[in-house]
Amino acid sequence: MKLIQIYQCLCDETRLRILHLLLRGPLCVCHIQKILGESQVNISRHLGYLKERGMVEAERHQNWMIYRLPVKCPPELEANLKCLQDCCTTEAVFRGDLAKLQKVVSIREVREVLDQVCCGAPALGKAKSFCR
Amino acid sequence: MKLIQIYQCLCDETRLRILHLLLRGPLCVCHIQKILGESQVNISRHLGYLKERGMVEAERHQNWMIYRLPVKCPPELEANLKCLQDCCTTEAVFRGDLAKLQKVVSIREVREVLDQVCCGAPALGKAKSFCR
DNA sequence: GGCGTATATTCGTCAATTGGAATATTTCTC
DNA sequence: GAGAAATATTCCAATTGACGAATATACGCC
Repeated sequence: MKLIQIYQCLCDETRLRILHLLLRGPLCVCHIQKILGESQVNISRHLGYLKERGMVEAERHQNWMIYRLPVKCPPELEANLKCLQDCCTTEAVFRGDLAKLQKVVSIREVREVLDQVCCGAPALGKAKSFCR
Repeated sequence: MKLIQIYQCLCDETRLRILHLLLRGPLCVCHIQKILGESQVNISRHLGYLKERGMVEAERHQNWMIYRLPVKCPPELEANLKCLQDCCTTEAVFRGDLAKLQKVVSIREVREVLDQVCCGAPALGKAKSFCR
């Protein structure tokens, strides 16, 4: 992975915030959207941008797309993400996003889905609205 | 210093190469230009961009402008520059730039000027052409 | 003051990026 | 198959970014 591409991904605020959230674990599009307060189209577009460049991976679970950082994370990317994690603590935007993330992740249905992504468990039973 | 601004500075290849060179020490515009093989205008423009955002500082020595990383480097910037230094070793562009840097810096007149910048010594005696 | 060297700025153009609006696709439920 | 929920894509307008060419500024020397 080219270093310049990593920086090109990090140089937009929306993408930076998304990657910052994914450092805490996988998330589905609708939650990223809720947390950032951006339109669905915009979030989806930036996620597509990141995926094209190998910065994130996506996995479908029923009709949710769960995005996460690459399981086999290239060393340059890993180094930069760690650096991001160290540096972002002083900025209010990131702290605000983390606070909203806590709320989303504490919802039981959300936890169940995300836990399955992490553990590779089989798909869910019934589909229900999971966003709002 | 905003994290996003750091990434915006790093996301252009010319600027990335410039910052990578400055990690080794101060340099004047004409040498950066020689090492990167870009036009004077282009180098100057990118240096201006970096200076505006506090990523580099400039000091005039006779008619040379010596650029360097900020003496009081903000922690976020320092962290990212260290990360850059760790990550860039595997890419040919950066290795090539370092090889050319060695040649430039080994010229006696160049060393003298740069040593004065580092030590804060008074200005030089006679001005002579220092770039070829 | 005139000249040469080094650097910065302005102007114009072209390509890339961004985001909104509307629409399409995928998956699940009934 | 119809409908709902979630996500992706296309089209378009506005902005930003990059770079070449020409020009301007700063400094030192004579």
